Amino acid sequence: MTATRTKAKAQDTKRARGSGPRDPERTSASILAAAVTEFTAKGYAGARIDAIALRSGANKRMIYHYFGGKEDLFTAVLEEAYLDIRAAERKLDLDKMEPEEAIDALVEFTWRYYLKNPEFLTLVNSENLHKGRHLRSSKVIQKEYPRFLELVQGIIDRGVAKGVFRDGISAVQLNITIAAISYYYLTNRYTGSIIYDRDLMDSRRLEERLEFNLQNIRRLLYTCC
Amino acid sequence: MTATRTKAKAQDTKRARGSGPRDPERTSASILAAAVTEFTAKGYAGARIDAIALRSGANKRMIYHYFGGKEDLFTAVLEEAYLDIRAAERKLDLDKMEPEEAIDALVEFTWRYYLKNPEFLTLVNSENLHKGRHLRSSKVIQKEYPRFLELVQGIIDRGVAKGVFRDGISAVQLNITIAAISYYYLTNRYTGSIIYDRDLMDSRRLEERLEFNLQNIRRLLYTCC
Amino acid sequence: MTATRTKAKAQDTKRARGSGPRDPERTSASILAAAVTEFTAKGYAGARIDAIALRSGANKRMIYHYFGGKEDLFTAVLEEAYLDIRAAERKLDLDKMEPEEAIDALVEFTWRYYLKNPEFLTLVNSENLHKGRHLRSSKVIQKEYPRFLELVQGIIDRGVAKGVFRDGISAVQLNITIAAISYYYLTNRYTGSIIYDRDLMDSRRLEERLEFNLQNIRRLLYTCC
Amino acid sequence: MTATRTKAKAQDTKRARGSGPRDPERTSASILAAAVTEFTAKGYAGARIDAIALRSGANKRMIYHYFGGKEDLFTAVLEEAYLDIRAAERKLDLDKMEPEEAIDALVEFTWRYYLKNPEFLTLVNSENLHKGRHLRSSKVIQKEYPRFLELVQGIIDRGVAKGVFRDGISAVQLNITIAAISYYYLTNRYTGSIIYDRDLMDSRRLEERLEFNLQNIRRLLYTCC
DNA sequence: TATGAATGAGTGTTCATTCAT
DNA sequence: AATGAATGAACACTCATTCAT
Repeated sequence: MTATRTKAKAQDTKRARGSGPRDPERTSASILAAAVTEFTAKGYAGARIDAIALRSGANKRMIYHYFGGKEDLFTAVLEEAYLDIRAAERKLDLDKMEPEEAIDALVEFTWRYYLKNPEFLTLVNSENLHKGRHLRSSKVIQKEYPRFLELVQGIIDRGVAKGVFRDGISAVQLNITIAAISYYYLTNRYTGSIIYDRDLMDSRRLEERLEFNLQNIRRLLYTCC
Repeated sequence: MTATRTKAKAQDTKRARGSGPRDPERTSASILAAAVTEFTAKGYAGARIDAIALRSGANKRMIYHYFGGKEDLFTAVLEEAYLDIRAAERKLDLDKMEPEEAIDALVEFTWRYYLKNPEFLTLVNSENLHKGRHLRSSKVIQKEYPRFLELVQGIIDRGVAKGVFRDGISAVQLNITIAAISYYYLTNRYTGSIIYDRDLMDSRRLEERLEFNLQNIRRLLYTCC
Repeated sequence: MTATRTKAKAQDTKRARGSGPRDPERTSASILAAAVTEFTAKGYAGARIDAIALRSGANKRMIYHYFGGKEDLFTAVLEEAYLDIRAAERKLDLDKMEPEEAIDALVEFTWRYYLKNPEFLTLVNSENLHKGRHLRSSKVIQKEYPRFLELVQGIIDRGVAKGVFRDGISAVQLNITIAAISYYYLTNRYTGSIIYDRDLMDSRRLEERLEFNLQNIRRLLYTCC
Repeated sequence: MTATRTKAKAQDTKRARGSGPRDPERTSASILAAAVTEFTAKGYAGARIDAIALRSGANKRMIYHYFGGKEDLFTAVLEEAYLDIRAAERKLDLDKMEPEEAIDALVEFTWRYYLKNPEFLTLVNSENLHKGRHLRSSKVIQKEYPRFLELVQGIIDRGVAKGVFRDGISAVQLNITIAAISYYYLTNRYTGSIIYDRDLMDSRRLEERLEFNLQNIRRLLYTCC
């Protein structure tokens, strides 16, 4: 057998395997997706580069090629997570709603997004365990978030002007509170279910919690009750 | 030589040696303390048994002697953390206060305890990353917490009877909310400070947040505003 | 409470526990028995001092007190095993039997002893893995065994004189052969059962093997067939 | 540069480096060879992965890469040992010999193979200490050995047909006996030399034993004596 | 671009043995 | 005589990363 034939056959074999060699975008996207799953399931320290390589179907070396290393890969994952939730939020067009409606929509969105994307919560937890080291180095994030704060402040201002919201509520405090009452319930689902001796993830309880949160934020904001 | 003298001498020897060989209680306590620090700083997966041994001054082998292994050590740390916060809570004697006062005290206690004992937050986060595996195996915890829930329910009931609290607020929802609004702010201090572009741990902001939380819970509970 | 009373009470407690403190013979015997089991099950390297201490009920320190260390304990175990089989053999009174009868008895005894005391086989295997290091240091053994060889030689000589045994068979070769055909079958029971795809330890097969061995040795020794 | 030249150059590089990085086959072969030596010298429990890595010249990590772990490595070693002896046996072409000649050849082969490859004996001993755990999981072995049994049975049958062998001798019993009388002598060389107070490995004694074994098996099989 | 072999520092864990009482 | 705490060296195994092709 000649060398040429050998090589041709080798390439056929590769193509036949199917996991898309020579397709940079697909490779790096699949690595990122696998990384999200792994970092979410195990945390930063518990995550294994080998596991990510295996799950993504890509060669381990590719992770270093595209992302640099474990730390940079985590940064990329985190960045994506923070941008994804913002992108979803923006689709709500909160600035086009009435203030009462907008707040309800934000509370409900937060709850449902956390519920459907629990990896966001885990990644944020991991990042705080590492003292925000990765997020601090991300410039994209630091440009994106002030805009969000302005949006919420806008809603409050319109509500105050309309006479339905109390004055003096800070957008930061409000926002932290809206996140907190959903985040804590969901991120501590396991210890919570043990401590309170009930399945916090039961679908009826989940709806109840959303309702409770909506009322909580309304009572906090509204001028009359 | 009398038995009394023997014992006295033995104790002197122990004290003279400092961190004490042949003092099981002290050894295991120092391991536990070092474990709290390490698990808190690095999470479960990131924590190193070697580091715990080094910090505790004990021989690494002693960790296995007294606790069995990394997993069991984490369980012990977690158990202690959950019992400690309950012990501190009980000292408040909430059941002897007026309901309004008791709720305020609980909110303030929660905030200040989390602030002074941030390891509690980190440990809870870690445990939830591991799906509550360790807490589930702890019977002490599962006996302790129902009592706490009854206490809070008692406060609510007394407030409702007195006509100051609204009816229909569940102790579980209230409790989760009280924890959430403190927990989230503090556990996400790093990402929060980046996202909101301000130092969330500034002492004035901390006091502001406590005040905000108190008002939040009052508005949630009180019949009139 | 006085010191005297304290001490008295402590001793009561010990006695109540029952595993015989202050009874040197019982302690060392129970250690030896536990050691036989452990060394047999795991081999020398695989055996654990902790396991022996646990099984014997004695304190780990006692093993060092009575036997010196792991190596010396193994020597003691081995010595006992070699003396036990000799003691059992002596009870047969082979020198009082007719030569044909004596040989049959020796073959059957060897087979049944190995079958009932498989630890002997394992210990011998272990000792050979260690190149006879422990046995070489035992003087008791080296005094005991020449006598045994003389016994077998005596049987052969009587058989030759009687005209029933062939001349020129060495006691050593005969003895090794008698041991070999039982030993190999039993010590390799596991690999043998796999290789030959049948349960070598089935009771019928065991009896068959004994019969085969008896015939084998007879054909080897007897003048006529 | 042509493919042929590239390949040639690559091979040169490999050869130049000696024990060869980037040569999977050579690496795994050298690990296996080192493992045979270590497991033979120390038994399974006594063998050290570090020692195998050191001796093989490979990185310790490679052992896990190629074989999985200590247990799987032992299985590989054992499998190889069992296949090697069969391969050597097959070269004898026993089925082309006269039955008397074939049996003699098998006895002599067994003796000389055990003598030249003592690691086979030790490995089999180790495996039996572990109750055949590794061998049982090997399908190659379980397919290979029935064929060997048929071969021996064929020899017996031909001998019986020819009128030179007695009828009713089972291939399994014969085979076990042939192995036993060589195996026991050699595997227990150390304790044997002590017990019988002579060097069993002396070259004259070795030849004597082979002669004795040949006669033993002949007397067992032959119709006349 | 892509691959799989290779690495060295380290990871939790276990060991036989000794110390202090 | 007896105990249980203490030790340090070693154990099997794993890690993120780099090399050679």
